[in-house]
Order: sequence, then C-alpha cells, then structure tokens
Amino acid sequence: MGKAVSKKGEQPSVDKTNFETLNGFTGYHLKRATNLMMSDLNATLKPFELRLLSYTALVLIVDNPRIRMSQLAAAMDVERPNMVVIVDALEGRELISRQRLENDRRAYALNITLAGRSLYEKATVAVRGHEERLTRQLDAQTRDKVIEAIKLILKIGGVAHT
Amino acid sequence: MGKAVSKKGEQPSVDKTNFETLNGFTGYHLKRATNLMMSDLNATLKPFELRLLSYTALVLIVDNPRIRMSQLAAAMDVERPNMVVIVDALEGRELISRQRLENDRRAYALNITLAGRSLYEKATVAVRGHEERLTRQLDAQTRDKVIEAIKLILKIGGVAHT
DNA sequence: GATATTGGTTATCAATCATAACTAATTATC
DNA sequence: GATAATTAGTTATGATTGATAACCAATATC
Repeated sequence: MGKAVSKKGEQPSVDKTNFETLNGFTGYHLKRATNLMMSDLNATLKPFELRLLSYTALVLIVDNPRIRMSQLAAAMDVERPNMVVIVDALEGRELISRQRLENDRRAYALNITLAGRSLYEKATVAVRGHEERLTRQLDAQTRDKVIEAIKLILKIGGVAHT
Repeated sequence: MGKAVSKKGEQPSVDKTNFETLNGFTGYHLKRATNLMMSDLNATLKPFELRLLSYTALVLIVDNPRIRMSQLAAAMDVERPNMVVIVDALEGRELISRQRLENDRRAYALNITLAGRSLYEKATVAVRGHEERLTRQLDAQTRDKVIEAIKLILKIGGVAHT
C-alpha cells in the first residue's frame, strides 16, 4: 500500500527503486493510470452498491432502450454467462426489467425502471465528479488530445466502436 | 453529436449500440486502451513464457540489481505472498537468483542471471515492437503529451513515483 | 420437416488477488 | 541484556473474477 518510509538517520539499505525501463513504456503508464481510475471509480460507485460492470450495464441500457442481453454482453465485452448474473442482480433490485420480445421470444429487451433511472442519475453525478477530480489538472484541450490518442490506439487494435 | 438511434418507434436496437455516455468518460477510454495493450502485451510475451508480472519483475531486477523481494513487491504493487510465486517461478527457470543478504539474513537480494538477461533482452525487443505497433499512429510529440497527462492523473492520485 | 443456429441459462473450473497465520531474523524498549 | 515488537519471506487458504461446456427453447436454413 504505502510507500516505504525510511527510518531516520540510517542509510537505507536499498535506494529508491529505478523505474527507468518501465517508464519508457506507454502501456505501463496507461495501466497505472487505469488502475488508479478504476480503483477510485469503484469507491465512487460503492455508496450506490454498483460496480464497474453493473454501472456500465445501467448506462448502456439507458442509452439503448430495449437492448438485448447478448448485444449488451458484446458491447461490454463480457461473456454471456457472466452477463446473466449482472442482469439478474440489477433486475433483482428492480433497477431494470426483462421483457420478452414479441418478434423473437428467445430474447429479452432490457429497460431501465424508474428506480433504475433515478439511481443511474445519482451515480452518474458522482462519476462525473470522480472524473473531474482525477483529470482536474488537465485542461479540456489536453484531455481531448489524450482521448484522441487513445482512440487511435484502439483503432490500430481494431476494437474502436466510434 | 449523438449517433442517431433508429427512430422507428419501438424497434429493438439491433442496430449499432449507442456509447454516447460512456464515450464522455476519460476512464472508459483509458480502460479500453489498457485492455487492448495488455492483451497484446501478453501475446507478445507468450513466446518467452513470460506474463505481464513476470516480465515486469525481470525488468525491475535488471534495473535494480540486488533488489529485495519486499521492495520488488512494493514497486509492482503486488502482495508479498503473490510475489513469492512469481520469484519462485523465475528462479526455478534460473532466470534470477536469490542471495541471502549478509547484513540482513532475513532478506534476499535478487539478481538477474546470464540466461535471465538474455531472455530479458529478447523479450524487451519484442515489447518495444509491440509498443511501436500499437502507438504507431501517434507522433512522438503526441505520445509524450499523453504520458505527461497520465502522469498528472497519477500525481493527483498520489501514486506517482517519478 | 429435419438440421443448424441463436439467446439465454446453469454448472463448473481456472486464474487472479487478498488475508491469516507462521518462522526466522532483526530492531526497539526497558 | 532479556523481552517485546517489527520485518522479510513463506505457506495455506479463501474470495472474486472470468472463461468453458453443455443444455433448453425459439428461430432460421435447407
């Protein structure tokens, strides 16, 4: 957790760790920043009893009314069996509803409930606060540049969706 | 700005998923880019029978000869018990060596072996290739700007080490 | 109309990560 | 200088996450 605190007055048997090589890797910085942001995000969502995946599901259902579970799973890059437990939990809390499709009775249309929308809105306010806190030092211009750069990386990887 | 969702009444959204809200979050882009890079990195390291953590350990041992296990664990943000299995595996392959410290016989000094250095060098060439491939679209200037921005985020989070 | 495919589900398993408790050695306290 | 507290490393174990296989019901394909 915390950084090692050197005891006063004695020469530390080990000096500060040298991160020279790792610092040369973009992926290293990306991963550390992501770890930090995901950790803070989970703490942000905790009061709402939401986690990264359940919140993401809520968001996508709000933005995509009547989305199917399989489409949601694909959008979230989650295996279908794992999607089931996420949806089960959200439905159990009556934040979303499953509704059989008339035209394809295998599938469900997922919709947000009133309670779900209310929670979504509160959580999203908190998430925007978390984002603002963690990217405060970045002027909007820089932040946009970062996102642009990241999108380029995603495009190269062939997983860009926008 | 929003991608037009088919406005044909109550049709299920079998069309493109709308990521509007998620796209507004820096953390979302960060995480997706990181997922992509980590996945590609693991594939890159596979031929060397290394994983993210074992490779990172190798790098830090090369850059910090005689580093202690606990310092390595702290640097990698890994719990000590989990560090043990990583070090065990690397030592089992004779890529690194444990050496008791004379001045503190509880601790070990970790060092790279000749075989370890050789593997490290080959793997690092591959990793640099992987980095180059995934950040090819970014001019050096942009990449540096991204890293600077990420470092700012890390500083706010209080986990910056450089 | 038989066959293949798809959406969702269940059960299960592997991988990852964290925690508790132990030993041996060192440091702190009186 | 004996005792207590702390630290480095280890072992065993448990929780959480993520992936796979097999299944049922509905739809699509030929």
